[in-house]
Amino acid sequence: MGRGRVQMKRIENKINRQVTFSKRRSGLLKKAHEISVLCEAEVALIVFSTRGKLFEYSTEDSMERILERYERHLYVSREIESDPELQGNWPLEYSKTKSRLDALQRNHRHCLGEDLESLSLKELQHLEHQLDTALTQIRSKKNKLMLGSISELQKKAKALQDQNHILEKKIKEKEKVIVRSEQENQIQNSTSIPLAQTLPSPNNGIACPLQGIESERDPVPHKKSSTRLPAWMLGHVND
Amino acid sequence: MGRGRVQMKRIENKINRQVTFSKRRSGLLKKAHEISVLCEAEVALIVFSTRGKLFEYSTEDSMERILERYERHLYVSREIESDPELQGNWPLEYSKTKSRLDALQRNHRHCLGEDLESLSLKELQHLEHQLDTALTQIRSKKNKLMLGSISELQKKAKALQDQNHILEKKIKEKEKVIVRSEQENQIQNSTSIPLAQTLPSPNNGIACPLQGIESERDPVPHKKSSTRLPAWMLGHVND
DNA sequence: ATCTATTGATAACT
DNA sequence: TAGTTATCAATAGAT
Repeated sequence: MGRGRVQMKRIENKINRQVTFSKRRSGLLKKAHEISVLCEAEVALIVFSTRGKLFEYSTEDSMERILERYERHLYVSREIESDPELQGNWPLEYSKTKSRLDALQRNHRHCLGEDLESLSLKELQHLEHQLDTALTQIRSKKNKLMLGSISELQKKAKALQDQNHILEKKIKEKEKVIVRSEQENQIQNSTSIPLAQTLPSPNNGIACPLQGIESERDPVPHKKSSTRLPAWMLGHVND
Repeated sequence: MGRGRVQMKRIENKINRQVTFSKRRSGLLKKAHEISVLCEAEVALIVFSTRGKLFEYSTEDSMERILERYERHLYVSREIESDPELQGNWPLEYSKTKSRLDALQRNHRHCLGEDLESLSLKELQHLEHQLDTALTQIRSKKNKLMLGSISELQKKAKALQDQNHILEKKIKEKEKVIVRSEQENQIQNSTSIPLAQTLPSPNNGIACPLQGIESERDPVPHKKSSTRLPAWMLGHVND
């Protein structure tokens, strides 16, 4: 894009190289900015001139934050490679580590809701989204623990319910026995000597109060709906 | 550079944005490469797409080298604070700073919801509280649902347990009735005419089998330990 | 720095 | 996702 094709190799003429660097550099920074705005991308651009001068561009989230994010991306496959102890380059290693620590401290304080004054609206929104995501994950972990509690409770409830049903059946069988023995007594009363009729009738005297007690003390136990688990307990709880 | 002017604002159409991102990204990387070749500049370019995908370009010196250089650049231009260089104790200063950095990084990752596997419930709660305070967020409906679920299950378990006890008592009372009516029959048999003794004795015929069934079908219900709620169910679950 | 002739990049469309 | 094309943008070289 200019007068004539450009060879993709170092520009030998120093002046031209300098000029081209200046022009292309501003073009590059501009385009970096454009893509970040147009496409909502997070961009970090660092350029060192031949003479060591620094030029940089970064999306509003600040260079440090993007570089941290970048490091985190790499962290997965990165190991404790260059141990500075072996290379003895202490000032460099120290400055690297110190810079990172400072940046991280700043960022971390923001994560704890401190020093928010310096942040722009956009940075605050970014922060809010980060924390919201993190909270979701943390709660998800906690939910798993609680879900364990719930399923165990459900099993327990089911077992107790089954037991109730068994006990109810047993009661009905007992009642059958009682009815039969009453019938037995009446047969004997009607076929035996009249003496029996002058005696008090302990069977009736006991049977009626018992039925009364039953209806007083057992108001709901046979209603299926009261012993069945509510529907929301049966569905799985999602997170 | 296309059909019509481009507004410098986010492209609303998602598809267009995606396509533009793809095209401009490759253009940006190309230009970054060009300036680095033509002008012998050192370039580092990092781009994160909206969806978090990473794209990068760096001069042959490798990204890491350039970022180090960047950090050093910042450090140098930063005020020469309490410089350990003056004390010359690099290993000490480095290890101090490094360990602080490591610890902070671990903590910070937790704050971002990463590497949570190693955390206990208590630590998770502390973390959550921190984030929750920093981010005053609405508690999720689901969390409340689960808490309700647990307490309702506890009540349910308690109710079923109580009901079990009532049913057990009722069975015992029924048994008393049966015993009494048997005694009644025996009294009548022994005091009435001998005819009764020639009849079959339905009371004994039923009572014995029932006792057999009871011991078979009711293996555990009277063991307190099996119906008592476990300790973890009794504590309240907070969030 | 400013000016243009040109090439390069790319938005809309296929 | 990958080509095509009409246009706009960037910039090489000159001033």
